[in-house]
Amino acid sequence: MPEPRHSRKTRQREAVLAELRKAKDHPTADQLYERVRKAIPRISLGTVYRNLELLAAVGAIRVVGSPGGRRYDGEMASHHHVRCTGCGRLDDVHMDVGLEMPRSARFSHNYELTGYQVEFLGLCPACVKNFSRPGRKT
Amino acid sequence: MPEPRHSRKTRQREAVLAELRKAKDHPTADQLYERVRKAIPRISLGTVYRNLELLAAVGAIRVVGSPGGRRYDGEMASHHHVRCTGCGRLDDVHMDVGLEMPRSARFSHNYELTGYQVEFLGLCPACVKNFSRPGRKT
DNA sequence: TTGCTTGCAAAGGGTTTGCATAGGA
DNA sequence: TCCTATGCAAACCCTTTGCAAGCAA
Repeated sequence: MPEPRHSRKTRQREAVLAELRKAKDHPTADQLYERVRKAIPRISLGTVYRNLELLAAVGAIRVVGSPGGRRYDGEMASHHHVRCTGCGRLDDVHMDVGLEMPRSARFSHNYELTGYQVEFLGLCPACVKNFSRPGRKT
Repeated sequence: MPEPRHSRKTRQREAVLAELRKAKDHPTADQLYERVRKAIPRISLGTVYRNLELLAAVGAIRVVGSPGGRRYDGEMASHHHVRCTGCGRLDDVHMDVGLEMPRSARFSHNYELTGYQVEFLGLCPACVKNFSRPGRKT
């Protein structure tokens, strides 16, 4: 696969990005596909995947790996996440956690650090309620 | 699938847990399978998966969801991770980041928070070296 | 016109499941 | 003995790819 030297502006690519930008949740590729399909019925799942990969590669969107499938995040402003350990629900946390980057080689493993992301863990309101029978992990 | 009421102690389960506890990396199910196979050649991949799921459910191990596959972590002491955005390499960061939990409902989305985990991002030494041609994302 | 993109469909790879048998309590 | 756990293989996702046609630049 020869790496493309220039990427083009296509309806499909713009639709995928637009849909992700306005999404309030963190959709999977398939969920995004269903949404984009309302505007471009003949778009294919493969195209959605290819565009998500490209958009992530150029840093236009974020990928959130989670057990149960990859999710995408269209909000680029620095923010963190809360994940429900009961049902897998994921929400944004807009808060300045004012965390300092590790500077010593011992802590950073000699990585060239560029940023960080905090994932808070807990139970969402729904799972707190059903605490005795929490939803299935996703 | 009737939820088992009591879990039993089996060679396979203990071997999976032991192997993961002594692992210094964050193996995938398949990598763990290969390692456990040295002790129990006839163990099946399915058994490894089932035990990993059970062990995670009872909180004996941690699951690290990442683009490119699920990984498992046998170290339960609180720690964080550094992920290379170039090649996907994952390392531990043992450091007290002294982060305070969000208390306001606005930030916590009414979650009952139990903990948090920081993921530092950056380039590992190898990818820094090949900066012009970073390895493939995993 | 060039060569990146798309649709479609098949291929891939990781994870889950059904079932008969083995084995822990 | 009772019920959970295992081995094996098939079934199931989700994601990636090959290819011919479509379409930005």
